[in-house]
Amino acid sequence: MSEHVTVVLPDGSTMEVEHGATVEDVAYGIGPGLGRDTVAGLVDGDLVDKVTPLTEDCEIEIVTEDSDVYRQVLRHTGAHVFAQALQRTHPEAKLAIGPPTDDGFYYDVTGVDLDEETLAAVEAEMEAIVAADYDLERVERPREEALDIYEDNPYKRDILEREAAGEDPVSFYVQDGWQDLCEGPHVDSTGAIGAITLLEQSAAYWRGDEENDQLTRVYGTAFGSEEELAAFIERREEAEERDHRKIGREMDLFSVPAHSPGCAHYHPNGMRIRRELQEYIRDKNDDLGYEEVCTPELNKAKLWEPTGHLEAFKEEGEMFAWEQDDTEYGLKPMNCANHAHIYDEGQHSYRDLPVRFSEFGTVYRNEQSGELSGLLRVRGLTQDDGHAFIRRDQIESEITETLRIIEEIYDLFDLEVLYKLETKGDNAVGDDDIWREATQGLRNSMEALGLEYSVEAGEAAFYGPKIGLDARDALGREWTIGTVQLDFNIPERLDLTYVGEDNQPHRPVMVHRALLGSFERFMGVIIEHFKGNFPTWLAPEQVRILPVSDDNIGYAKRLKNRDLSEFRVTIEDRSWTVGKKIQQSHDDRVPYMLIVGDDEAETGTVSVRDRFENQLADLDVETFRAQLDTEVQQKRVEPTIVRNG
RNA sequence: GCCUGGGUAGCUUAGCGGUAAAGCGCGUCCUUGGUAAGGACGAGACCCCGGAUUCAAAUUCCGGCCUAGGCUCCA
Repeated sequence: MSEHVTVVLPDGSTMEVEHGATVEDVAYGIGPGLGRDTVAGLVDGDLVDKVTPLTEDCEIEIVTEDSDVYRQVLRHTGAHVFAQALQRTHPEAKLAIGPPTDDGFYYDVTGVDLDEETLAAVEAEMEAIVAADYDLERVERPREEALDIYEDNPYKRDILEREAAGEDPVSFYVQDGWQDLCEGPHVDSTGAIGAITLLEQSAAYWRGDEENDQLTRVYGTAFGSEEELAAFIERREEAEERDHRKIGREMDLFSVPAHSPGCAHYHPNGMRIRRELQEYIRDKNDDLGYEEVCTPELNKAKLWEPTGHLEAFKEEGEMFAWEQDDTEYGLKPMNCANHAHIYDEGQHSYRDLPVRFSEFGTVYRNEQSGELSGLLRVRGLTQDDGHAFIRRDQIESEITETLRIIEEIYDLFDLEVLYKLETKGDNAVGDDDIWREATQGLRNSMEALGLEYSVEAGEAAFYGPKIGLDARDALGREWTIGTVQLDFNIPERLDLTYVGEDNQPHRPVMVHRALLGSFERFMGVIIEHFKGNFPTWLAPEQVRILPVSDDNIGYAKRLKNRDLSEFRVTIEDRSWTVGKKIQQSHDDRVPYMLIVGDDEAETGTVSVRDRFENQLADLDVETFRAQLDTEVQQKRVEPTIVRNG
């Protein structure tokens, strides 16, 4: 073993340090300031304690308090603080696993009943531990000793068997005599935590497997300072403000009543938005060469037998199916079988392909009750679905054109989406050859369009590779909306064919695609995205006229019925003050308010105000109408009518 | 489906063994207002449903339904 090791720093420079020198030593070698600020290190990409000795050549990055990585370290220590507090107050509690997460940490525990009161007591104890500022010390113990310590704890023993397989000795972190098996790293002392709190709890399964023991997962978070925690809490409260369920109620868009769990009822305001979306998507489907069809929700269950879906769905209990007159019926969980039927009704030449069918298809899926969530996860949904039957040599062009339109759509809504390519998994059908070809086709299409995407290896459906578009909700959760999928399974299983140039039957490839996904989920996403401030073309109410006094209602009616008849306009004729009418219109997120009094009536103008700022413009009616028309026709997100001096 | 919360007027919530309260909204009236909440009066509640305990239950207990967050799931 050499006396020195060579470390490579992030800027590419190298440094020689003594064998066994620590991460902290390297930092001090760079500069005393950095040395003092060092809290941990990234060695060849692995997060380690600052006192970790370096025994071989490596790349190293110093982690300081300013970095996200540090926050992870701090929160990991937070998890230990919770665990110690829990065992102080409930010595019988068994610990399983307690990692940091993006937003904080959790610890899976068992052997205790935790209600709000006991958690409050634990939280108080946590604060005491932080205040006491105990040092954290890394201690190596022989493997045998660790197994002894956890004689009664199957979870820690499992960790020793798996994560720490073959390691001897194994590391513990000790604070105030309390210890936990842990790889680290951690901050120096519990006092480094400036603010710590518990957030919620839930059930979790050991190793995430429903078959395993159920544990109690307690979530918390920790920050370097109270201010950061306060900012975090504020962000959560802001997220609540944009919750689509709250806005949906406030704007009277939809409801999901107890008599149909998971099935949204669109109120008139919500239906106006949905209709605009439908018309928009119809245009896009026309552009893509789709023919609109309509297929029934009610089918014999036999329909889904040859495709293999019936078996799969029934196993999961995800299909609504029942027996009637000795025959099994079901509500369709997807539209593809029906569309394949329409394809199969006719004969198709290679010249006719692609053959494309679109449908606003309403499907029902028996999602688990605990999974339902407003419009984002529902049991009844209407997809802007479409299926294209294409030749193998058409894959790339078909996908490229579809993605081009999809990109255009998401640009229009100013929505940031994550493109994900899901590739072949273990359960795949079809030969490797076609999978490779199809996956490459999807890649080529995305690259041709310059789209950034991530690859989720092995995540594809069994029938073909898939591109999913994920959007985030107010809480940062990801939801798949649009999707483009290739399918080799259904054409095979249903024996779909077209006649080739050689006058022989050939197998088409099927493309499943949804541009918005479903109207339900897409609306949920854009409600949160726009915080209810829909672009004018989508807004249920586009203009509200506020007469200054009742004498001006006549002028308001003329505006609504004659000048602005092509828009969605209402008149606020309640006997309120102008200030109150403005307040209410802001609360209702109406894009434009027109304040009209005697002055405006005389000159044929309107005093315009938008919902975002105290923006004022006095415009003659025709100018306002023309500008509003442009904004609506172009489906603009930003208001076009601005202050005029 | 599982764990922990929650379900009280149209909405948001307070009350938590002694017969239901506030703000907003709604109705009537006064006010006719000029750019972010004018005033008065009034109507409105099987306190989620079913059982149990009690002289007495919105309140305690048991069961169910719905709902929130998370877990599992998402063809």
